Amino acid sequence: MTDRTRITIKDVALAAGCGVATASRVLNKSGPASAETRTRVEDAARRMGFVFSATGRALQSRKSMTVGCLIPSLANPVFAEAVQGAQEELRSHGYQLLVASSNYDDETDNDILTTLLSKDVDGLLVTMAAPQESVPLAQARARDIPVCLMFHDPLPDWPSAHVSNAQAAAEVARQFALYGHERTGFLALRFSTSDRSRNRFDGFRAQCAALNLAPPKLIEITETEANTPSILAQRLSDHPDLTAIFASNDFLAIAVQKAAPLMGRHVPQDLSVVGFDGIEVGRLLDRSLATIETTPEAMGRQAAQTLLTGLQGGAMTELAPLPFTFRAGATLSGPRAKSPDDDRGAAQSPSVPPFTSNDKQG
Amino acid sequence: MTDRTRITIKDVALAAGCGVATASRVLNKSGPASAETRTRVEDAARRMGFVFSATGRALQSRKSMTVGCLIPSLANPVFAEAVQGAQEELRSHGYQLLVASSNYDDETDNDILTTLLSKDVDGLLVTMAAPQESVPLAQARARDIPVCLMFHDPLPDWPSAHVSNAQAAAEVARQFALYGHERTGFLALRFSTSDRSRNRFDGFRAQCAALNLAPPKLIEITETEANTPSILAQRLSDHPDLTAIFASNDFLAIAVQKAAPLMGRHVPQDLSVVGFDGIEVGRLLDRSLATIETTPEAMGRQAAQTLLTGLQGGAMTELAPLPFTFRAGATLSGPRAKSPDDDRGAAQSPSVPPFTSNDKQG
DNA sequence: TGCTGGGCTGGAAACGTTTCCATTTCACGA
DNA sequence: TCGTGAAATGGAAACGTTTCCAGCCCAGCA
Repeated sequence: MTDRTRITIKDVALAAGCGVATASRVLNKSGPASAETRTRVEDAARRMGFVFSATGRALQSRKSMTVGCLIPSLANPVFAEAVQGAQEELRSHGYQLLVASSNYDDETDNDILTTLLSKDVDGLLVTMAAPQESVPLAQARARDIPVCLMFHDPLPDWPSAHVSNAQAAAEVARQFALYGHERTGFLALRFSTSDRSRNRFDGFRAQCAALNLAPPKLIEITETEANTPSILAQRLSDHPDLTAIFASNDFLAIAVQKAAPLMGRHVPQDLSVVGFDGIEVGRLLDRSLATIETTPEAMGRQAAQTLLTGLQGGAMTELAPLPFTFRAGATLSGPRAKSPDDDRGAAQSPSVPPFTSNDKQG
Repeated sequence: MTDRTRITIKDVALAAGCGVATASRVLNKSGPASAETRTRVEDAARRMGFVFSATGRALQSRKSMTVGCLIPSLANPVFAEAVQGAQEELRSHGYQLLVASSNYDDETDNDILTTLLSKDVDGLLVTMAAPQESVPLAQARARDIPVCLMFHDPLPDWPSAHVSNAQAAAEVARQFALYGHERTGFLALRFSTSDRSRNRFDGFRAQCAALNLAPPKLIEITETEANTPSILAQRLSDHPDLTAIFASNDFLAIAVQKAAPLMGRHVPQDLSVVGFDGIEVGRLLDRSLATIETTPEAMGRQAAQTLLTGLQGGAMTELAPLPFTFRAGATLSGPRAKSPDDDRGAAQSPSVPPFTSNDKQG
């Protein structure tokens, strides 16, 4: 098999009867060339199907026009949408996205970052377990590679496209209080390694305290427990006094909804549930999920925009949190409400307008 | 600002007091070196935080260790999951994924492919509108770059990780017939540009004919129509005779479910709906969606595996279709069934076991 | 002592670009 | 006719690797 596979600019120059420098200038429209040469080169390039090698370019220009993106998993629509937003934004500026997911493993987080760094990415979009302690992330800084986090609350060292986890969680506490709940729980996966979860809990707990609710019970579960309704029901029944549960994401909230009947409790009459993220699923459920609605695609887009200013040498300032909305859903009502006879789940809704955080500050 | 940003192997060699060739051999464990030199180099590399430049490597080895991935959108969980599967598989073999989405635009499809090609990807994973007519895809072939499609039915030129769209659609026709439906419709988005949609329709129509059902009505709608229940209801009410609708994906099926009440019809009593894909959402709905369940992550994984054999110089043979399952759901019942009083939606279920395509052939 | 052969070693070329700089060409005004 | 400057051109270096190859050193053997 002939190895004459790639057509290089040298081939084009040869065919056009000029030097590579001239061919480069013509093809890049980056310098002078006579009309005649110009057409000769362009014709040759077209005829031979020439495309530039980004590798050669990258090596010489020290710009790969590539951005690395690290997220926990694309199977979670929240992250997938963020990547989608970021990708669109970056592509329209000529950058490509190198995507990798860690499956929520913090060692993998760092492995991936190291790989991305060695791929000479020009910038980094990151959601990971422990950004503050990541060696490769620090190396990125040392090499002047712009980094923008996503989903993380602002950290001293890095800008982050985010929704204020604490503020949103506080809103949930406020809603619980409005509905008359006093004993609440916070359900989390991988609490120890997710600062996002921790911040939600902290904001939730603080607001509970401010509103004179009992300190929320922290219920940490494993992935297996989350995926098996019977086990989850088991875990939840350890806390029979709780009337409302704040789940740190929507999937968890839905899991609670499925598990509740197994412990003889009905949502929302015996147990209210509020989620976090606002994934499409939740809205489609017949019993729509009460949750904090966020806009992951906008988040990815914002992160990409910030990164772009960084890539152009601009300063990457701390980002204002993106707005969130409290979506009132059928999984939230007052405690011990009597079973509603009609479809309208959220029976004794207090007259609170659904909350929106448009009017927020840092 | 000092531009001494990147540490190269030359720097390491200098610090270790040896030549770059030796440093390279040590760091790659690719050749002989005295114990003493070895430690000097390794220490220097560690001390200076040296990482290889994949660009330099790629240029010299003609292998970028990067695979390009083109999909319509990451906002659709079906594609996101496939990418997730592919990414995991590839990463475990040292490859990174360059991801881009076309937003279902066929011109963008080709733009992206051209870009990916110029990025010197070693392989390509593709879901696009018209693979057969894509010039850049043909260029990939010309350059001996392995390509594996995803979601497409097998094409003469390229292997594809897929579920047999025609066979699965035929199964839907079979189910409709079993439940006694005679007048059916096929609801599709972008029918003209999606061969997947067309193949589903063809398989559906053929099986309807084989079962003596009326030829299915093709109802093509726009994205806007799909997203606005009232408009969708309008469009659907143009076909009052239909008792069952096969939607070409789950989102569409859910949309029908929302639109039905607006035209005074109830699902499933007045109108049965079956979807395609088996996205998680559907199962979580209180009225669970009847659908064809596929396994996108496995599809991505399979595509990646095939690509890997291609990357290792192996032959990429045509792929057997992946299994699918017909999920019986509460959105499917017999036509004009009387309203069931209990929760068990699918009233007069015929005694058909849910279908699985494990026992299939090409 | 003088060879031989193996293990180490480093210089240099090559991969595909871009860009600096020196050279050539040419039109134009003096 | 000649000089001048601008436009056009191409050679070569550089970007960070890997690998070929030639040279060095030294142990072991005759």
